[in-house]
Amino acid sequence: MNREMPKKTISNKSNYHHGDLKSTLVNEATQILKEEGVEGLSLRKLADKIGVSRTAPYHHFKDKNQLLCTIAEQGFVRWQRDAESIFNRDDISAQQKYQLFFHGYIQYAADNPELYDLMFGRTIWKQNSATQALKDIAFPSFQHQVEMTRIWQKQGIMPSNENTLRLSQVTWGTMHGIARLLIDGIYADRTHIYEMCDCAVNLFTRQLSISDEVD
Amino acid sequence: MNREMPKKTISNKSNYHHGDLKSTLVNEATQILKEEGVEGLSLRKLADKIGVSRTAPYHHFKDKNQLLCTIAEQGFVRWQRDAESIFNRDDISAQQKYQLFFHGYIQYAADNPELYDLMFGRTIWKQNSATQALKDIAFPSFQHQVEMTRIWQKQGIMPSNENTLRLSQVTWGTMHGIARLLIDGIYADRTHIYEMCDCAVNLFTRQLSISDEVD
DNA sequence: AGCTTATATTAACACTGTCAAGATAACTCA
DNA sequence: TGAGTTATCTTGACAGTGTTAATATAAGCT
Repeated sequence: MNREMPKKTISNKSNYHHGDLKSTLVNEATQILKEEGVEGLSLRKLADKIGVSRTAPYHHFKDKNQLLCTIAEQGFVRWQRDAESIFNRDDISAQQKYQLFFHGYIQYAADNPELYDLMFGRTIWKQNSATQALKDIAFPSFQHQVEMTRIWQKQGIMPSNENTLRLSQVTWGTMHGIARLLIDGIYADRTHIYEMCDCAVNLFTRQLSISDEVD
Repeated sequence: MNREMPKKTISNKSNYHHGDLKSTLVNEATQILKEEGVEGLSLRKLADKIGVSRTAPYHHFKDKNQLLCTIAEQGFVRWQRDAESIFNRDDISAQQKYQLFFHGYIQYAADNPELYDLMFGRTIWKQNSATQALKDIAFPSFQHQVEMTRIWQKQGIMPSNENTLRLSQVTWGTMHGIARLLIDGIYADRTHIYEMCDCAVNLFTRQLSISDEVD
């Protein structure tokens, strides 16, 4: 018909079939997300950017929501790698470890604000629109922190008289809250990340060596 | 022309001019927000519900954003009244006061999830789209809590060695984070509000009477 | 080669926020 | 009172969105 100029360079074959649309969609979408936020990420614009028709994405993702969930999944995987590498260190004290973990979390959020917002924001979680695959990676991520909290309690750097689940919810809530403040720019800004983290860690932990006062 | 059936009952005069559109818009919008969230709140649907043309709202609000900011303002006013009435009580201890304040905050968020999301969420704050009027009420709200924190530190129920601003950011961040967890239904649910609040308050405060250990 | 399936396309629908022009009524001041 | 100004509301239009249906193309399999 009336199609003459090839728009792709990846493959020298015909370009009716893209060949790698699914992962290209995720990658380009991730970049648009980073640069313009969810508001700026439309399927049509995305398709345009890749050089494919508006409805092509629907052969790889049922929904826009499903695309977003896939991107969020990757965000969890990346953060989990970071967290794991902190937990696995054995050259530092438990308290230092928690401090690194706390600060690493906030830093990750501050470095990838739009991604973080997608991972934990209303867009996905509000109407229970999270994919099962996403749930399967997001929930264990929190569960893992509950386990760590239990250990920190046993080690005496966190109050052992508090219920572990509640304590985890509160400490994670604090990280989440601070992250949101930074991202949305409400009552805090990036120049004070370290100080805020230190303050929070001080409140939640007690050095083992100094007093050891357990009631 | 072809307009015959009067749709309004408030006034017996002609209904070309609504007469009280501005406040009606805010009220109806607030209700839609409560029932369907921001996603379900469109200016056209709102206008339809009121019985006015799609563009009528633009004579009272420059933007959809401006309408949202107005609703958020009301949310701040309402919460501030609640908070004030807690601060002004003199029949309870400072610690109990903080506990009530903390729990009241979370309860307010849990009772008005969509409103809370508007007040502190990305929609308004992300692209600096907050009205000056909204800023003028939102920022003092936090400032007020900084002052309270300073007092609580002086009274010895909060650690006095921490920087007041940082401590305020952390404690407020915790409330904000817990509120968000509840609203978005991520890692917590409403049945444990009390326990989570108690846990957080325990972490942030120390009873005066028991040990009084200040380093 | 022929059939099936995956992948891509265009057309269309029902929404959205917002602007421009025009209609109507209220308000103001002689 | 009457004329002119202003506030308010209307229809029409535009550009954008997600998504479905029907169709075209090509790759893979037997």
